[in-house]
Amino acid sequence: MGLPTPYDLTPLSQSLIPPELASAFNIFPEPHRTPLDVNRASQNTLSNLRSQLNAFSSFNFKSLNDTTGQKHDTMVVELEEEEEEDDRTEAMDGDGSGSGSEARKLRRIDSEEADSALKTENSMDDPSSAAARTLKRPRLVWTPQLHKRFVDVVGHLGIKNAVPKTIMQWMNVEGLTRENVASHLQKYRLYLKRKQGLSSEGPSASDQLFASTPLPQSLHESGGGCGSGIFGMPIPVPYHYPATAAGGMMPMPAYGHMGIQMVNDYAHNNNNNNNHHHQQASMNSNQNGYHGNVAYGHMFQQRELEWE
DNA sequence: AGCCCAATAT
DNA sequence: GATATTGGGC
Repeated sequence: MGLPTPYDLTPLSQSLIPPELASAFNIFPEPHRTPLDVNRASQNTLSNLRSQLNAFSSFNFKSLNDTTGQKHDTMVVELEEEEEEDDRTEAMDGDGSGSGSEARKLRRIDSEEADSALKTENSMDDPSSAAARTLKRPRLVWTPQLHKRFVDVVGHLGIKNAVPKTIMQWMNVEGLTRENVASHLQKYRLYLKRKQGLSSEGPSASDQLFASTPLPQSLHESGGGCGSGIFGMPIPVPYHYPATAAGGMMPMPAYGHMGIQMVNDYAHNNNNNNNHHHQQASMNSNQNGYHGNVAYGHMFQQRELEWE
């Protein structure tokens, strides 16, 4: 009680120096924290607080924990054995329950709350940090906003520097992985190759995704110092991953309204679009949730997306 | 370690 | 169809 909610806190991914300054001195954005990292940090804080306060009372901190993020807590705890098969069989089991061998797993589900309440005392830092890396993330959806950011970064790093890791760092999007970028970059390169190779052709209807985003004029190769080409354009302000999208509308900071959109599970309430002129929202989703995979190709026709 | 690319999986 | 994963070469 009296502690700020997660929404009141300055995001850990928040840059502490102006982007332009960072750019001028060639300072890369900090490695981003995933929601799980944040969660771990808060768990640590709570543990410390508890050990200090325990001397005075037997206050129940569980409720505090629960406000942080239900789903994530669950997943952190659940991760101890990183077996994919388990999850599947769990899900498949459904009502069957005939196989007695699943008892162990059921126990784990039932005692989740108890676990999260108890686990915090002895260091649960290890499992959760492992979770942040091991846990299978939901599919990344390359929204026009994200793609724009991607293109901008690629365009302003030289050809030389436009590699997955660097791009990822400069995009500074919470939860974005090198693999995400690598995959997208691969497709993007194919698109570029196709486009410049067959310049006589009309716009090939296939890749509407990239077709609309303006190409970075000349991929000049800002040499090693990288001190040259980078001025004049806006540099990453961190995107925010909608960590608790499942919980409802989150109050969003002025520039924080463009997180990664995930296709399933717990991220679906961020229908944050400026694109009112598309029927996208009505086709594949109900009031506030996406169902399964959604075709986003047509969204890439949108232009004029800002950094903020 | 990380990049690249094609093939393939989900 | 969009994205993820894998595997081999570098």
